[in-house]
Amino acid sequence: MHMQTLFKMLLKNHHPQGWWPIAGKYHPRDYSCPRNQQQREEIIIGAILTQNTSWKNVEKALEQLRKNKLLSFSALLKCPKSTLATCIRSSGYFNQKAIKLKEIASFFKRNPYFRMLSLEKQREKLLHVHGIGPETADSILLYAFRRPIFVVDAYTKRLFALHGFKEKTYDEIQQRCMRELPHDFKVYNEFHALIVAWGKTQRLNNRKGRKRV
DNA sequence: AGCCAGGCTACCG
DNA sequence: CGGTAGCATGGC
Repeated sequence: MHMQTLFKMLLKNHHPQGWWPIAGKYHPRDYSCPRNQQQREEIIIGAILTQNTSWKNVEKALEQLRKNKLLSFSALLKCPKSTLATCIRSSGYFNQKAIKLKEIASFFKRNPYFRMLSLEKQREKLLHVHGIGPETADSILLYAFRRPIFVVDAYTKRLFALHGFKEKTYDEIQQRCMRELPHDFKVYNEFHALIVAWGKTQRLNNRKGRKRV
């Protein structure tokens, strides 16, 4: 099956998702976010907090950060690690994530001209930051910087396997998606978000259908 | 009561 | 290279 077909099937079964959520709000068909540096930082912080964690738990952590005026890189850098860990408790792995948040904040402080770099260079530099792997790096590039790069996650791998595609690894799947879809950040934005929407319903269905004693 | 979430690092064979 | 323990909370 062609990737376009898969995309259209997802669009038929789900509404446009309006990623990345800002302050808990989705904005379907509006791809103009982030509108400012503060929103960009919120996206990046969320991208780290959501590593192997449900978005519900991340939202609570983001609210705590917002309430404590910690939802920005400059504030994160000044904040004691233990305070930070307490705020993001609900997102799990809070000690690790407290370190990661400080790492990424420090990275962007040391790289004020990040936006001027080529996409390849940006990705390479992000991957060298402790706590930033391929999915988080690509999420940051796609959703915080509107760069045309496709994000692969656990759901994407499941979807590919389900359709019998031969691509297995992160890079293989990413390359195929980018080869077969327009090189447009809006397309990659919606496609990834739709796959997550699909993945969530998939999980719900599995639960309902599960045999219980 | 488990299993799992919008992963990553470190370490193993 | 591929595989996996550890990290940790909260929803269902």
